[in-house]
Amino acid sequence: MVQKMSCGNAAFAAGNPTESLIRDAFLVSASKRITINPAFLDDEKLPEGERVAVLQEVFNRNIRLRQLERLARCLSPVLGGMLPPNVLVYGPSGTGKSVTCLHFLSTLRALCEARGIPFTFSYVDLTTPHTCFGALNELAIALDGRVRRYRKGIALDHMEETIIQTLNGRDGFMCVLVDEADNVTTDTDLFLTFLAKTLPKKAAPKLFYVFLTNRVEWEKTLDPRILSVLKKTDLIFEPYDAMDLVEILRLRVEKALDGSKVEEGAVRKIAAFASRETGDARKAVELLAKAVKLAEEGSGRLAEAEVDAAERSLELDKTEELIRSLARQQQLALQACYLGFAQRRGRLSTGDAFQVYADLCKAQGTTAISQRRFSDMLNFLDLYGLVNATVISKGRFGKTREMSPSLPSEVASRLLKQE
DNA sequence: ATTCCACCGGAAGGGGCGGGCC
DNA sequence: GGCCCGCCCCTTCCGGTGGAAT
Repeated sequence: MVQKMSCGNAAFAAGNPTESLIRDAFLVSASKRITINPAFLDDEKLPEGERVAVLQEVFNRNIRLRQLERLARCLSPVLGGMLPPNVLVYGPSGTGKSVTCLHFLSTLRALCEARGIPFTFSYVDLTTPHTCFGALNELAIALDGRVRRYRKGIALDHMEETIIQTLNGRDGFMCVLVDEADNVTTDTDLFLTFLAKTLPKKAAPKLFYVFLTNRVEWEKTLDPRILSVLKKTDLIFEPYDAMDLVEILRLRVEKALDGSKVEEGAVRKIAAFASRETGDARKAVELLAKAVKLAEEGSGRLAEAEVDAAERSLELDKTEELIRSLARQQQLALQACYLGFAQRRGRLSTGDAFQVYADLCKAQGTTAISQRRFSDMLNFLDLYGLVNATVISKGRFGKTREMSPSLPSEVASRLLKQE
């Protein structure tokens, strides 16, 4: 069909069937179109300015008000020229920790500016795990505003010195916001000691920190001496409740969609799903986007049925994503299990599964791992809910793990079709 | 009561690899 | 850029185990 379009004049001839075909297709999809501005359904694509505006709107609707109040109580001494305590913010992912804190700090900066109090803040993003060196690197980048990373292989002392030098060019109050502070994989204590002890002593600005983490037990893994030096205050960010999520979703609907094609019940249902699960706003928006896509392919209206379908489809996507992210051997083990299930009608013992797996390996020319390892792998697959495995005794015929399938049939059949 | 199956799961040791350091 | 050390993955070894069979 594409070729037909390219043949110049013919396309302009009256009554060209292809032309009307295209026009009809366009009209049908246009009539079903719900999205007006897709960028508002995907934070990654939203330009920085718009993102700030959306957030502003969220905060104007009194969402996260209590959390902002708590932050204000802790950090407002800055306005009086006093050094506030360090703050540790706990909260599950998607509860708006980072955005709320960023919003708060930039508002605080504006207030300070109006009063002539020098105040700056930097944002250190440790969302991807870092070694101590990597964390210092991120900190240095955040402070001096360069894009380029420092070269690997520089001594830690030297990194620390660089950071101190950078800070000594400034004065007044300075807040460092450390996102996902628990993500320092090695020498966490070293990193924190540097932040809590060395920097305040050697650097010119009056420093305080806001640490964000979603692991409540993080504090327990730290050296108690560091904790005492930190002199921190703890804040908790509760997950969004269904009402908050409804507000957040409504805002997105207003910005991104044709409101007349979106049913209120659908929005409430998404909020209910998301709040029942984790109260994660990102997940809620993701579910909204998926439901809209399904609605545009189908009825052209976003109703509760589309939400249900989207929720199910996301669930399937998630398991497939999980399977894709498995290591090669783990994938083979999983395939072997489901091959075995297909051959032996469901139930499968470790020995049987290992046999299938070994054959599979031979067929693909990979070397098989030992049965001991394979057994651990089955444990792992069970842990992730990709198979069901329970240890049972068959008396005289030994003890074994009996496995049964747990994946939805669509996923399982797609798994078997691979290669 | 004892035996015995078929595997479980802990321990120990080896090898490869990547991060930290110079 | 290159070396070294620690960590992780893997294998091998082996004592342990629940209940049908005897």
